[in-house]
Amino acid sequence: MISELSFTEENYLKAIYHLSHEGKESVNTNSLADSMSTTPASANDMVKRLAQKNLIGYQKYKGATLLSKGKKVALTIVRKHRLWEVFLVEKLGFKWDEVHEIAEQLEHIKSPNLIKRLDKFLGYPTMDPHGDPIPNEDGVMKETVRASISDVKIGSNGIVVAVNNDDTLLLQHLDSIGIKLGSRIHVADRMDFDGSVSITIDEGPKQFISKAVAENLMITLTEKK
Amino acid sequence: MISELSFTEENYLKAIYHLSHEGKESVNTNSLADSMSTTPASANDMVKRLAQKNLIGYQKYKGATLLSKGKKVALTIVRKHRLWEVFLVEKLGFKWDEVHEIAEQLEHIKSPNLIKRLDKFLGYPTMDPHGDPIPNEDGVMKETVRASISDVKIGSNGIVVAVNNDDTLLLQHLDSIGIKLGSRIHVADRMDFDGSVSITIDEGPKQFISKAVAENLMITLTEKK
DNA sequence: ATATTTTTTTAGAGTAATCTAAAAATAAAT
DNA sequence: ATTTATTTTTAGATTACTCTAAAAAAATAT
Repeated sequence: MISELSFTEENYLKAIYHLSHEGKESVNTNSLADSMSTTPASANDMVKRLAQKNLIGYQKYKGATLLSKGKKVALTIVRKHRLWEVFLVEKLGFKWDEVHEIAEQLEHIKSPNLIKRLDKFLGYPTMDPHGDPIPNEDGVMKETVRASISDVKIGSNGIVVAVNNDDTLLLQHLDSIGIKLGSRIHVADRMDFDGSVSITIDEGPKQFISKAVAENLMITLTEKK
Repeated sequence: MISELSFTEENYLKAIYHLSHEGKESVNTNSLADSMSTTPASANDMVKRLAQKNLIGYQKYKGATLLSKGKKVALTIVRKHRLWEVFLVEKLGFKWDEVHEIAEQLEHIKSPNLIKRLDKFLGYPTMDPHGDPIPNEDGVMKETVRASISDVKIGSNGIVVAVNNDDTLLLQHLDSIGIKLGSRIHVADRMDFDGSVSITIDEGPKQFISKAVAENLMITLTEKK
């Protein structure tokens, strides 16, 4: 049984999880402090506390690593965060870039039953609005492959998960041709001549997008359309 | 501007609000401690803090009363609590009596925009699943009319909010015909002969309840069924 | 290999919220 | 009007989390 953790402890575990998945295994005190917007002294204190509770492994001057218990907690937080983000975007109509702060709060609500029901209500999504995978109840998540439309193989299918550019003109253009986050894209062909790409959007008619647009559109690949 | 309050401060304000609406105006230390499941010493400490912040009025040995700022906070918490309860019951399918604890957590999520959107998503409800009124953004709420089923007009609709009798036999009887707190009742007809009443429960088939049962069932009237 | 810089840890202290135990004020009883 | 009981307040300690400032260890540079 995992004893009740504080918001702060949960947040540290989540930060350690994210940092250790962004490169090296062991998370050092300074970067942890940085990511928590606090001082190295505070991070160090917390690391000792979490190690005491067997949630992370820690040796002086050697950094911290999640132990299985801690990883489980971290993945549950990530799962809750991403499910709530789906809720905020799909049900309440928030834009995908407005939801992070609210989800940071909602992820700490304690009720396994709530998350089970929320998951069902949302139709068991496997991806959040940013295209990040949602861990299942056991902490397992689909590995997602993310690439620009200008890089994927012809015949690929995927879901738009990011736009690598916040130029208003680009965003307006995407809007006018009906591409938004979550759109299902089929890459039909690519022209060697100018790098433009022929795609279908949400099973619609084929249309061309320029190389510049294709480069900025990130999709996660899906097995079948 | 109301500076950021802690969960605890918000909870105390809410408790003072509820207590001062259950009888006398001024809330005394002991009952506040009681309702917060803590000691009088702790309640006293908090009362001093809240008075310092001009959220409540307080004089030694004289109890506490909400000031306008504090009342506004309390009503916002109540609003959030009740909106979330509607969400949990209507959208996630929780039972009436399972939602309180979760709403106790959700009510502290800070985002005015979230509540606005949630309110809209739920169709601007004016009552929570327990039949309590939901304050609007300005803290104003519809006065609820509470009456016995034997007193309301034929054609009335309402939510069961109380049983005026704790006789085990009555409670068992209610259970067997599917009436519980939160049940939605439509009063179809009343027999002059014996005072029995024809009702529907949660949009189910019409059935009769005796005068004795009807007298003991309190509902709050709702506009539409 | 030694000096310098960076990182990490400790020491000590502050704040918010809580507690127990005792003192002070108020209310109730005779 | 005293005594008794109850309620309320204070005093002092505790826990979780935070900080600054200084010491210790590790990494880097010369």
